Amino acid sequence: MSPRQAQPSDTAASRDTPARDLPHRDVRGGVKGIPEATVARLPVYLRALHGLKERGVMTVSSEELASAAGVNSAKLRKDLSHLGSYGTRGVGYEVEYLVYQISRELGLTQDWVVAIIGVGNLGRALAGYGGFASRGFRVAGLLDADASTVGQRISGLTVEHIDQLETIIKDHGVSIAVIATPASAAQPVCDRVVAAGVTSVLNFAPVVLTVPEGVDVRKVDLSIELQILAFHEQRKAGGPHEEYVEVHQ
Amino acid sequence: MSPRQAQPSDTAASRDTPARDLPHRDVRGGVKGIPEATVARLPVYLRALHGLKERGVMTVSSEELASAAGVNSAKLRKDLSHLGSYGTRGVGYEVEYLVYQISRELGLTQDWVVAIIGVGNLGRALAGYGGFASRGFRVAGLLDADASTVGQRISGLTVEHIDQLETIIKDHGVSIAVIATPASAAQPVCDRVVAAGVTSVLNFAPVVLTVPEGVDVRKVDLSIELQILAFHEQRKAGGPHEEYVEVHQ
DNA sequence: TGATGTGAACATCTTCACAGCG
DNA sequence: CGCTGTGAAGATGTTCACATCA
Repeated sequence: MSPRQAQPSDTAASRDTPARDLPHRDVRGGVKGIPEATVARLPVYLRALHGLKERGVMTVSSEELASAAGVNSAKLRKDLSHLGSYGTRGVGYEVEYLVYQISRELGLTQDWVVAIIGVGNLGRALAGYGGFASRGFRVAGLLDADASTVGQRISGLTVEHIDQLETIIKDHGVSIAVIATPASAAQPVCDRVVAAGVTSVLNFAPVVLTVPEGVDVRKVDLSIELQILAFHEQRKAGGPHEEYVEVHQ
Repeated sequence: MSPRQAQPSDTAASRDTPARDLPHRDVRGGVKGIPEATVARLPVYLRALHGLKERGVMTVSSEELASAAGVNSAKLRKDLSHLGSYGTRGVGYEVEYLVYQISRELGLTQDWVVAIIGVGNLGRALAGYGGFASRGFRVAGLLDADASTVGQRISGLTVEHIDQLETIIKDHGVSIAVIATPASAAQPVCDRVVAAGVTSVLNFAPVVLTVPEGVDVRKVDLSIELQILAFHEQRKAGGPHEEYVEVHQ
């Protein structure tokens, strides 16, 4: 029961809770266990499907949907096969039906209550992000420690003082906390939201958060993304400076 | 030479350019090829090392550094072994030396010039992000299409009109573009920056970008992160609604 | 002696190629 | 026939456990 740190994976937003902590067991006794890599792509498919739906497309082949989602068709079919046999051989997938099935699998047929902690530019951007409300995510609170920010109205919500954190989480049943505070505040805030009952954290602060078992942490980190791009830029340009080339083997 | 789309991987910020397009060949003839998963963790190690350095730590064991970075020590050692033998058996790694080696490997010993396109709340947050300047990333321009935004001074830079895009990219040698525009503008903007010579794109817009071969795209997508968290929340709570349980098998 | 570096085992993910079905 | 769904092969990533060496 010792606290664990969010495990960086090969991503900017990395998943906590390795398989050994939360085995992919089907709670109802089966062995469904959708692979993590598939779970991470389902939202992309869902977005592509919504686009098709808006354009009036009723049916889509794995080739078309894969192309819209930026993956190859084999991967798409394998991914969808983990949800069930929702396609029709010789035809493709019914857009509306697939939207429903993926939404249900992702848990988007119910509402999730979110609190955003830290209302700087980033917090404001997040609060105003349309993608929140559009799919089952309801922002129950914006919180900040700065007295001059508290009380401001942003995207239809009034910023509340961080002192209200526990109250808001409990009163609104917040299960997902978005941490957009400065780095130094992130861990203390994380500890508080977890203590108050939050079990999922989306962390924008550039720190590795430590959380108890059973709490999921994903992180989004601009600086890491840029550094990964820099690595590839450098490789395109010819690798690290020549004078050090032979250091490794 | 056909355009390809950014491939979503298991991440919010996913890497473009699968191995078949840019094989991990050492440009100088070797076979170094640091694994992508390792590259994605190096920035995390680097951050942890900077923290240790500031606290005056001179030497660190794989166990300690791994703990600070939120990974296990075997993974850390394997990752570092791809860079070379920079540790001392029985002792550990010299913090300063390792900082330098990782920085060099990531291409942070040189400066990268960045342009941020789209100066909404998100663009402002990015422009003000300290992590930019602190490590080899210089913001050469903030651009926006909105007349009332153009001319504003933000974090020491004046917002310029999107018409200046090509000029700024060429004059400043921008190699990384950060796209923080609305979804509808992202692909056209991406096409323009690529045409002007940019070879790395960090995309915050919720769309799959299509780019020519040789251009790297990574994406950061709040909505996808939340949906992944929702999936795990749902799993903790007992899986998709019971009445549909038997649909799959 | 004690920690690194690494081969080997294991696990996960991707791609291939085609069986099987509407 | 044309497409999905999927075993099998291949590639990549992780962990183990210990040989190796300062």
